[in-house]
Amino acid sequence: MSTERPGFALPLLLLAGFQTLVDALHEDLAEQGHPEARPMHGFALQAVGEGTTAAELGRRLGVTKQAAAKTIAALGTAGYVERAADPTDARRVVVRPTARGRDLLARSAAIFDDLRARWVRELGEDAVRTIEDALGRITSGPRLDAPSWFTR
Amino acid sequence: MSTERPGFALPLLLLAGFQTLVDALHEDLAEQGHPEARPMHGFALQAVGEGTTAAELGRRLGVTKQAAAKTIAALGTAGYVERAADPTDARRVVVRPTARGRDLLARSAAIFDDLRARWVRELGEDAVRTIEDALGRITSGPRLDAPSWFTR
DNA sequence: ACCATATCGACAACCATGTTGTCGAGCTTA
DNA sequence: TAAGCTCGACAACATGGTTGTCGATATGGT
Repeated sequence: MSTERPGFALPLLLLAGFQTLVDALHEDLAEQGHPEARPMHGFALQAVGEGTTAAELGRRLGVTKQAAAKTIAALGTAGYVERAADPTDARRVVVRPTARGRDLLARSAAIFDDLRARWVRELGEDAVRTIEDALGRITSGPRLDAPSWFTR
Repeated sequence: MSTERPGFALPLLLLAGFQTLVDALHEDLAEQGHPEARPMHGFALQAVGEGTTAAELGRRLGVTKQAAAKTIAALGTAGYVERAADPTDARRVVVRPTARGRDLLARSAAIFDDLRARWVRELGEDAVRTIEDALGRITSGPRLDAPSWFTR
């Protein structure tokens, strides 16, 4: 048999891999003019997309609209989003990324591409593809509700 | 070139894999007499080991001793640990897992082994080993300070 | 055209988990 | 023995989540 490998290592390794990537991301982001960006910012900003409302953002992140509203407030304080009234619906307040917010997202994407390339250099394209394919098959797609997930 | 695969998928897949495993763990734990166990409990209990103090637990988890003390209080309320005075050092209060706490850890280990076996059936032993080996090489070992890590 | 219903954003109260800072009590060592 | 470190406790606060409530605004059925 091959009972050698204990199962509990798997989740720890996956989490460590995630943490390693996000740590590296924010290290690079800090050097590129975003020293105060935090993991949550990226997630939420990604979910904001080209413009949303608090209620819709809440649905995307899997949290209540009140929680989303607080997140938006934090994102606004950090200068990553701005709010504007919706002319077609007086109830809605649309949240859009600022130029700085779009810069954060663009740099994040570039850094993640670079990080993947580093993994390919260290592990080989095959190993990285294996990881991506295997996790893609097992997890039925990535979820965006990460920040809140842990204390659940 | 092979720029096809965007780098941002990697962290999301790793996180999704972690979440999938932990979700499955707690689904099974709930059926085995631990319905109120939460991810944090397992992490902290693992860090408690055979007996520790709040300050030491804080160091292991990478949080302040105050935060560790609150965690211990929660773990105690859930019935997973008990506190006892240390006869050799009147300052210290030793925290030990209860029988129920040890049961939680034993079941968790067994469930994780089972989950790994399921992954092997779905993905093949090679893919799982590749994931473990690759992440082990890149991450320089799993970290135990997961619960607090996100909001940092 | 109107009214019932649903949705939006805001506010309040609360919980959980972390943080600093402070404190008295108890070890340890110079 | 006195200085200094460590332990656990307490208070005050920040953050990010929750429910519950509310007034204002759309929307759809009669």
